[in-house]
Amino acid sequence: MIPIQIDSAWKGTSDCRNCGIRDMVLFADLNEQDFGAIHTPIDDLLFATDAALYTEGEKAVGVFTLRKGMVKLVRSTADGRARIVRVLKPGDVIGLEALATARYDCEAIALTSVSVCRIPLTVLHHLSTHSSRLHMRLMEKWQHALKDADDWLADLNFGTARQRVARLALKMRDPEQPNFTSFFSREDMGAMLDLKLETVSREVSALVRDGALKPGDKQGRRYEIVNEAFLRA
Amino acid sequence: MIPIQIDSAWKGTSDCRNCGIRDMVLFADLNEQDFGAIHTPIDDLLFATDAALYTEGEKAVGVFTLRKGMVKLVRSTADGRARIVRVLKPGDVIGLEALATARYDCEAIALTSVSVCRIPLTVLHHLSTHSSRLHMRLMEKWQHALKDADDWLADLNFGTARQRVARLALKMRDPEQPNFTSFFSREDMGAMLDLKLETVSREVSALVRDGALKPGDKQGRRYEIVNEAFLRA
DNA sequence: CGAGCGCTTGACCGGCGTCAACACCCGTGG
DNA sequence: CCACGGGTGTTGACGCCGGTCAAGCGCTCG
Repeated sequence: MIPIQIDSAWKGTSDCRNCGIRDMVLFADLNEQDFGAIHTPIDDLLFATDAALYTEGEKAVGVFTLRKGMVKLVRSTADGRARIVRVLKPGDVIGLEALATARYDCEAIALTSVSVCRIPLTVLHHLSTHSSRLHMRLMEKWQHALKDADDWLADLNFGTARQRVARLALKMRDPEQPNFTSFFSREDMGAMLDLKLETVSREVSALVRDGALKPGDKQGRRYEIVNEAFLRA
Repeated sequence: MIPIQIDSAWKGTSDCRNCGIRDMVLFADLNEQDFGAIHTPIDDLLFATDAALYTEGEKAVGVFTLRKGMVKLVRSTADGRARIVRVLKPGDVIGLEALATARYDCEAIALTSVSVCRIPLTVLHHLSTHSSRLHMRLMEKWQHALKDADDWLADLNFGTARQRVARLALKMRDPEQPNFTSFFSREDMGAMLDLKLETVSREVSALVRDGALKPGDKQGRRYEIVNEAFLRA
C-alpha cells in the first residue's frame, strides 16, 4: 500500500445547472432563485488512485459529491490498524459530517481515479436554511449514508469468510453491466471484511472453482458473476 | 429471547419547554416562537424491557427521543439471523431515518424499561424548514448517529473476542459511575460483537480472572472496571 | 421446593490466521 | 528484445481461536 499522497488536479468550476448527474445529487431540485444564491464557486477536482481527499480529523472546507470512480472511507482503530468502514459510489456525498462539525470523521481515499466537485460549507449552510428543496435532499443523503453504514455492518461483517466475499461481490456489481463485479486489492478487501488477505484470496479462488465467478482480467480485479444464486447462499 | 411484544403505556403529553433533558435533545435551542408553531401534541411513552418501539419497514408516525434507558437497533440479515447494529442511550434520537423516508429501517427494542417522547413527523418537517436552530440540531443528530454507526463497526467488530468484549465494557460505562459498566444478556452481546454467547461468557470470565473486571451483581449484568488500561490493550 | 431460564465450563473440531514459498504481471534498464 | 526485480496474488502446511455440542450450576419465580 502506497502511503498518503496528495495528488489532485483542479479541473475548472462547475456549472451545476447543467451537471450530467444533477438528478442524483444534492442540487437535484434547486430552482433558478436557489442557484442565484450561490456566491462561491464550486470546483471540479480530479484525484489519482490512492490519493487522499482528506484525512481523519482534518478541518473541512467543503463537502464533496462523487461524480466518477470509487472512494473508501478509512478509520484507524485504537490498535493502529486501518479499517474500511464504507465505499462510496457515484452520486454519493463524501464528508457530510463536516456540515455539522466542520471536521472530517475519517479519511477518504480514492480507490480508482476519481472525479468530484467540492461544495463549500458556506454555500450549503446558506442554502439549506433558505431552500426547503435542498433541505429535503440533505435529509435523504444523511439517511442514505446511515443505511449504508448499517448495511455494511450487517451484510459484510457477518458469517463465514465465504459468505462475506460473496456478499461483497454482489455489493460491488457494476451498475452498467450487472453480471460483472469489481474487486480491490486483497488487502483492501480484507480491511472491508475483517479478513486477512490470504483468506480473501483463498475464498475468491474457491468461488471461481465452484463456478460462481469467472475472472475477467489477469489482475484479479474484475470478475463475471456466473451463478448469482450461489453467491446469495 | 422473548418474542416481540408491544408493551407500552401513555404517560401524558410533554411540556417540552420544561423538559429535564432539553439541552441534550432536538428542541434544545428553540425559542418561544418556535414552540408556538407546534400544533400537534408530543406524547410521553413508557416501554417495558423487550418491547418493540417499532419494527423494520414499519410506516413511521414520528421520531423518538430517548429520555431514560437503553434501546437496541436490530436488523435481520439475509440469512435470517438478527444483528444488533447499535445501542442508543439517553439523549439519542430513535428512528431519524423516518424523516427522510417515513419508514423505519430497522427494529428498535427496549433493552431496559424505557422512557421516550414521540415527536410527530409533521412537527419536525414544519419546524426544520422554519427554524434554523432546529435545522442545525438535526444535522448534529444525523452526524452523531453516523459516527456512532462507524464507531460500532470499527471498535466492536474488529480483533479477537477478548478485544471486542473489552471494548464493549468500555463503551457501556455508566456515565454517572465511570468505574462501572453494564452488560446485557450474553446472546445480545453476541449479536453486537458477532460472537457466540458461549464465547462471550468465556471472555467475560477471563477478564474477571485476569483482574480487569469484578462482578457487581449475581446476574452478570453489572461489572466494576478494575484495570482500565488492561481493557484498552 | 421444584421448574425453567440464563450463565458457565469443558471437550472437541473446523475455519481462519500465520508464515513461507512460489507464480505472475509489469516496468525498468541494459 | 530480453533480463531483472518488486509488487501483488496464489497456494500450502500448521497451529490456535472460536464455534459446536453438551453437561452442570445458580438464580428467580411460581
